[in-house]
Amino acid sequence: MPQNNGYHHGDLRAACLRAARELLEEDGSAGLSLRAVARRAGVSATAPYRHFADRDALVSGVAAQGYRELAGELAEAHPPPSTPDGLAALALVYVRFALEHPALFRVMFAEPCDLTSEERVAATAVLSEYLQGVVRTAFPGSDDPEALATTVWALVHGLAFLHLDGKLDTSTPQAVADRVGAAVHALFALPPAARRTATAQTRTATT
Amino acid sequence: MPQNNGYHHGDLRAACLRAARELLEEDGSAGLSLRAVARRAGVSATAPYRHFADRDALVSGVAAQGYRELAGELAEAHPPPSTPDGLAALALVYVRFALEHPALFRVMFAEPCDLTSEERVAATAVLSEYLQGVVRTAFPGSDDPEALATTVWALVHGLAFLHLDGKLDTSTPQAVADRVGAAVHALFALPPAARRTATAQTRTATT
DNA sequence: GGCGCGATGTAAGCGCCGTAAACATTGGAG
DNA sequence: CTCCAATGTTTACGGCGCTTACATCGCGCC
Repeated sequence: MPQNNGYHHGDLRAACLRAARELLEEDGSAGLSLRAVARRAGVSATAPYRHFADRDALVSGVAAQGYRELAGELAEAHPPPSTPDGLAALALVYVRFALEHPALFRVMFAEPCDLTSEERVAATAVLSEYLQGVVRTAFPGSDDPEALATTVWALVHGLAFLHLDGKLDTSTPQAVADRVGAAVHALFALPPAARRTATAQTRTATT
Repeated sequence: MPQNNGYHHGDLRAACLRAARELLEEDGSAGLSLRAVARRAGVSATAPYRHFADRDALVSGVAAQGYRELAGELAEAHPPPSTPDGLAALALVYVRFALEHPALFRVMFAEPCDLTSEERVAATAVLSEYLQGVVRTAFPGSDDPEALATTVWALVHGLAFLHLDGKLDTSTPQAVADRVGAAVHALFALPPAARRTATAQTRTATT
């Protein structure tokens, strides 16, 4: 294990990730540069290259951290999410995470994903499987649980992005909460006529 | 009107936007620099500043162009989208647009939005209102058409992003089409028991 | 117990970037 | 014809990602 002795840092990798998170919160992704991270860690400009192959690797590390945090918040907010209504609560946690950590959320989802970063891939798999499980227990009788899980993830993810990009009003937390709740509940309040028409057309269209 | 005489370009603004689009398609958003745009337009590095206040202004211009194109493709693909099933077709157009122009789509939706660019704001409003109209005609009896429109937009938008970020498989167009169709249809195939539970809980939760 | 080697950090430098300031060229209005 | 406003050029500055060469440490081996 390396130690902090004035020349060697001790745990520069973790310090870089921490600095990157701070810079992200303060200045947005524009302020996230390797040099700024190095400055904040109190180290020369090129030192981080011993721990990250390039800027993308650092960003992937931050993103992976973000995935784990998001998965944790979802699990904590709703440990056994077995009711459809619980989906609204989960959706709100997801959207809130995006709004409270906008730059981090963008790093996680809005940059060309480095598919070669296994840390990143693994972290997203955790998130995806968690949502799969939620949907499976919330809708045990679903015809196509996988498709429904995709639907739910996409809905929640889209809500997060539209709020984040100012396409939907975020002036008050209550407004956001109401809209997210209404959007999720709208799934279950489709007018019967439309629903019947839609399912009938589905049968013919998917064959 | 300015003319092309070897010193003055003629229509540098349009040329910059065109060059920016090309660079975006070729090298992704990483390759979109003001200097590269200037080079491609055959002009000095600082000439674009006569037409764009800064890099963000150029990006906003490109994004606005993208919004208009997307709205056009949606309208063209499905002029009077009045059936719920048509939503699946619309969703597919939206997702395809994202996958065919990934860097442009990211510029449109995945960067901190410059809310001061009226061109950009206006262009997104067009898109939003179009979707509102689609949902209103597709579900004339909806309890809360606005919430449902949000739901649909979010679903479609989320599907686009999850595919774009490699969170969902995009190896074949057919796989994408099938998944998008299934996700949209899953909305209409919720098991009745779950649906009843959900609406019952909705009534109590939203009071 | 010293020594050497791999891991880690530093220093210097390259080319690209965004942007500002001062200057040049042009067509058209008065 | 003359001057002006619009447009394009030149030069320059600091920050950035990244490479290459060099410095400093601790640990394992004899």
